[in-house]
Amino acid sequence: MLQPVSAKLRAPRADNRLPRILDEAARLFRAKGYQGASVRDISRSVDMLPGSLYYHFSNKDDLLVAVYAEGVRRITQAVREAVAAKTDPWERLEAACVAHLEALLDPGDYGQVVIRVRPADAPGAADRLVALRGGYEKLFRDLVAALPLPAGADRKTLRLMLLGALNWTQTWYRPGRLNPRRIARQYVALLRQQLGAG
Amino acid sequence: MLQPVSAKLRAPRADNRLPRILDEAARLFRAKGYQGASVRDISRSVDMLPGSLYYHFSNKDDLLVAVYAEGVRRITQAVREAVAAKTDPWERLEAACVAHLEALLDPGDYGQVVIRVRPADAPGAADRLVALRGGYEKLFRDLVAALPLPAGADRKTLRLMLLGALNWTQTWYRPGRLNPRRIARQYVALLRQQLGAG
DNA sequence: ATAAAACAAACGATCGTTTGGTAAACGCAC
DNA sequence: GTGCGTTTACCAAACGATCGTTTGTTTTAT
Repeated sequence: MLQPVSAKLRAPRADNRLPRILDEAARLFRAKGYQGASVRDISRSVDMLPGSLYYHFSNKDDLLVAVYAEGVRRITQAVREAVAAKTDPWERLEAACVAHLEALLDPGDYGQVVIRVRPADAPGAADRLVALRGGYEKLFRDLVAALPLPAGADRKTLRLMLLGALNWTQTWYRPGRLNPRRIARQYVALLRQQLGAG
Repeated sequence: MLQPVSAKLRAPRADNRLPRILDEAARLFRAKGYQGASVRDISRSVDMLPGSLYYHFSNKDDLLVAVYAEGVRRITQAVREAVAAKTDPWERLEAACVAHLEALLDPGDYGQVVIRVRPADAPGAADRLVALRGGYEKLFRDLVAALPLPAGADRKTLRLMLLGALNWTQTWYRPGRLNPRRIARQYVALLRQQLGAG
């Protein structure tokens, strides 16, 4: 019986540098964008030769997709955990926004890549990037669906507005002034409360 | 008496192709990003040789800045005109958001470049891009300052949230479904009305 | 005639990627 | 545990293509 060609015959070695490659790729994609970060930039950051990256990835597009997928995975996990601790729909949405924004701004570079790199920047990977991000956004669709809203309110627009405001925060946010938790909470508060006169 | 070296000695010729260069550069920067659109791409679109662009611009950064500045100029003018027709502060803000989003999505490519291209994409032009965009955003600062708001509301966060939601719209908007006017109005409506229970 | 606006041709640098070879970590038999 | 064959994970060196830009010359509207 034939073995599938993709079957791994042995476990990865303990000294392989794939994790470091992903880390440095994430850092450079975030700082310089997809096209601005060259394969040579990345390989230099992990003290390897440019061609050596192609043992782990068949091309630069695939490397981006790997980093992007890890970013989506981290954001998803953070939001899932934050939401699980609450029961009230508005509190769940608020917790999700806080987790989303913190994963986007604070920690590593993976989350930032998801927002910084736009699918059109990497035509060969665009479809996969859109699919990854779309899968994540289903989470917010459910959270908004659970809200008790007045009859006229459009839930789709509400979701897009909130996610847009959160994602754009990356453009102007600088660490040290406002913190992500406070920003996200204020966004939700501005939506909940009445601002304009009847 | 000496002439300043920058003095033009004669008016530009009637057949000069500078406007077309800017148009095509805007189109390509919007479609492929700053780094994704090469000087050769742009020159090919206007049927010129790559080097010929350097008669009009000393480098690619300057070309981007010229396109970007024209984009900011168009958005600013559209918002100014829309606001001038209204007196009520909320109506003025709503009109500004509609104009902003329409200038961003509908017409030519200049407005889209302002949102699509991030300053970090062009390190040599980053300072000038930030300055151009910052000057424009003062408009919204004034509009938000004029709103009658409850005591606790943070006007800065409100401005950033609204502009963020508007700017991010470019990421998911596709012509034909929702139109920009309706989207912008719904964003403002979601802020004005009370969504959550006290 | 003069200066604007382009052509023609090339510069070195850097791009993503391929190819062939090699050292060392690993699984397994003993 | 020791030795051995296998496979992982990389090096070394180059490929052609494309990048932004420069230089000298020519055309053409004014």
